[in-house]
Amino acid sequence: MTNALALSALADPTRREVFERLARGPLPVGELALGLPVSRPAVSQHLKILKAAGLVTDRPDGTRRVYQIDPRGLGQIRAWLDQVWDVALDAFRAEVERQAEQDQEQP
Amino acid sequence: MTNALALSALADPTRREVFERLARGPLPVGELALGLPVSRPAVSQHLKILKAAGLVTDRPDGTRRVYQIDPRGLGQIRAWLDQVWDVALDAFRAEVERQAEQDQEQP
DNA sequence: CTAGGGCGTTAGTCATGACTTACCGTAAGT
DNA sequence: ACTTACGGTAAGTCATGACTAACGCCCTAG
Repeated sequence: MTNALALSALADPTRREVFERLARGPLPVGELALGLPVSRPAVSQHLKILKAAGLVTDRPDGTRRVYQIDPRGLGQIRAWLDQVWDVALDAFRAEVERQAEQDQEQP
Repeated sequence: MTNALALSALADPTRREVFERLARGPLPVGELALGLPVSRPAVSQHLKILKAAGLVTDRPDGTRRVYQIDPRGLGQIRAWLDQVWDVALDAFRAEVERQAEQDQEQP
């Protein structure tokens, strides 16, 4: 259900960049914005979306706010991927069996 | 590189629906459009995007065009997910070691 | 060879969302 | 208490993309 949030969150290139940077270690917003081609408020907005998708968590650190990766979001996506994959595999097997039965009826 | 295409392709709800339907078995465009809340041309456009992302393949069948799931696209996403996950794990381990060293210097 | 079903494409419309600038709250440091 | 760094929020702009209607092409059936 929430996989929709996670997938659309990671669809944006800037958010993927933010996410990959956080994978290399926790960072405050300011440092995160340095080196990115967008302004700091833009980064804040992206972080808000990533947080809502369960992809990052934040904790206050004095006047800063440190963000880091949240494993739950990745889990959502992986679960959805696996489910689609299983359905596809089952459908493929069913098709093969159906074909085999047909071939047996008319040799 | 192409994981960008696959991720942004699956960000759209209608395309996810199309993709999940195809997981249940190959379908021509017309049947795919039936039961979807959008017009047939819209489905065609979505299929074009899914195909460019390596998520589906198509083959001509008389006057129809049958679409089915392409495993490559899912592989792209999974590979990217795994990579980000590995980076995060390494960073976490490095942080733990750094902490341990600091603790040893000042008991 | 003609008729018609099945799809892809184009043009145009409308909504969504990514971005910046300006502003305000909050938590330290002097 | 004053100031300054840090970050979230609001308002407004602009581009992207999802959709429909209309058109044209190919393939098969008769």
